[in-house]
Amino acid sequence: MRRSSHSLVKPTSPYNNPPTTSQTHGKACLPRDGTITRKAIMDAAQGLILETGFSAASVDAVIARAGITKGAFFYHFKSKAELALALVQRDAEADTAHLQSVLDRAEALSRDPLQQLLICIGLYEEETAKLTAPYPGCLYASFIYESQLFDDATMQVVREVFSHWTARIGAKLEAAMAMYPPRLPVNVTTLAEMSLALAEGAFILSKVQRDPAALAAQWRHYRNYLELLLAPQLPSVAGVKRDKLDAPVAAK
Amino acid sequence: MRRSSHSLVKPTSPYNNPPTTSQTHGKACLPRDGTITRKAIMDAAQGLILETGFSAASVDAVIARAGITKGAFFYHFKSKAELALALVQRDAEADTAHLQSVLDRAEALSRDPLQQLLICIGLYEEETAKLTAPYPGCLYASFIYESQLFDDATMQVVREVFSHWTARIGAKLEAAMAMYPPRLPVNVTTLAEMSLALAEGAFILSKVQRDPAALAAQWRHYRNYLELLLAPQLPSVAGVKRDKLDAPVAAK
DNA sequence: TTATTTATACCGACTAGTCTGTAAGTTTCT
DNA sequence: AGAAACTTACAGACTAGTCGGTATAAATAA
Repeated sequence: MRRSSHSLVKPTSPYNNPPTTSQTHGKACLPRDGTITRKAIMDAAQGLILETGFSAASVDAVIARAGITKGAFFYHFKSKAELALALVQRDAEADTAHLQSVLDRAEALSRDPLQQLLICIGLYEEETAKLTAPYPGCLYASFIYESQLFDDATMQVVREVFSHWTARIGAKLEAAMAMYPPRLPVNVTTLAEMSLALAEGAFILSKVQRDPAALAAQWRHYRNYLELLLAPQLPSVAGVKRDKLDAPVAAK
Repeated sequence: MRRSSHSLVKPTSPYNNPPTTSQTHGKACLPRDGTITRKAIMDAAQGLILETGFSAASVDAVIARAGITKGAFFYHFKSKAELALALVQRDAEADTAHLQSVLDRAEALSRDPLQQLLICIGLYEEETAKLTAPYPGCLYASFIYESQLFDDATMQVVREVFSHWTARIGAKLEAAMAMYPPRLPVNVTTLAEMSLALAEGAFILSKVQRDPAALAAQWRHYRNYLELLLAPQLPSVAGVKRDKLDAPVAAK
């Protein structure tokens, strides 16, 4: 028996372990790194799931696409359900971090909460405009339409991403509306949720039309709506074109 | 262990399934009517598909819910794929007819194309506000997220419903915009598609939140947007309430 | 230096059960 | 009698998951 660190379960794996794999002792010998295989499995699975749904994305199909074997799959995930959870967690973390960075950028670009919001939406519009090839999709939506297949923990992750998104956007909206009274009475929560609904709906449109352009177009409409609803002086009337990303900033 | 006709467990009499059973007794006993079974199969399948997706809605599960047997299933549908096509066609016909009737009503209520559009949306808002029990869903969206499982003919039906919807709404929008120049430059097609995107997105929200209220809320926002964009005189500014059809919802 | 141990990472055949679809027979109405 | 509307039983493919075994590399011992 080992003496130090009488670890029962986690003998501190030698050669992989994520934290900083950058540490190269002379030779980048790519030590047997399970994280590569793990990521290959997750990427293959995510792609398949968005094409066929979770049920039809069989373990056999996943390992074929990932170019590994069944043993490797079940070494990394003790069940297919665990893969589902890992996938949705990975997306949730990425999306949450991404929203944070977009909000940070928007806050650096303007001090006005309405402008921050509009910039934020503009940034999403910009990014989605670049999307191309494989008509994108949203794992959350895919899971939601097969929700009975997943355990509570998995669906809870989805619910949390959604409510976190709504809360962040809602808070900004709240600040903007405190400064610029809306021209129509609106519910802040559903107005924040509208961004989610449009994004999800646009994913569906883009899949039907095999054209990711719908995403940017719907973000643009959301931005229009917020501007018409809140901007202190409306953009110039019909025909005159507005320029991107900055709207009339009236001094209160 | 073969048992003859007097099975006790699941005789599940044929042509049973009294959905509403107008037919009661005496003479008019609908002669073995396959359409009842056929509908039972389709209803059971649709419900299951919205809960678990098409793949996981196995024939065994469908027949169990419908209360019939496997032979009956394959008597009515020569394959599971044919069931998928039949389902999506049924929904497409129903939705197209429903849109037609809503447009008819709206056109009877106003001669102004903008008002017709707003009424139309208001009617959808009204109807969805009543929804309750099983968090609704859209078969098209479900299929789209498993699209690789279906043949072209099936997905083509979905594409056609979508483009038909967009065309009908788009035409009304076109007429409204010819009369009332929009306050911001917008693309008519994507503006029409926005109604679809919002509806699909709201279905997803309602499933996540287990609350169908999202549907009506998003229709309302769509109506707001069109009004702000096109209405010749904006509804009174902030604070003053607008009439009819709504209770001004308190924030949050 | 070299040999041994140990843990990770992976392989692929195998199992028990589920899947869609078929075949052949039974019941019920005309 | 004949057709429509079923039923039960079964076939073969595919499913998630298991299990014994192997390759590699680091840690340790010689």
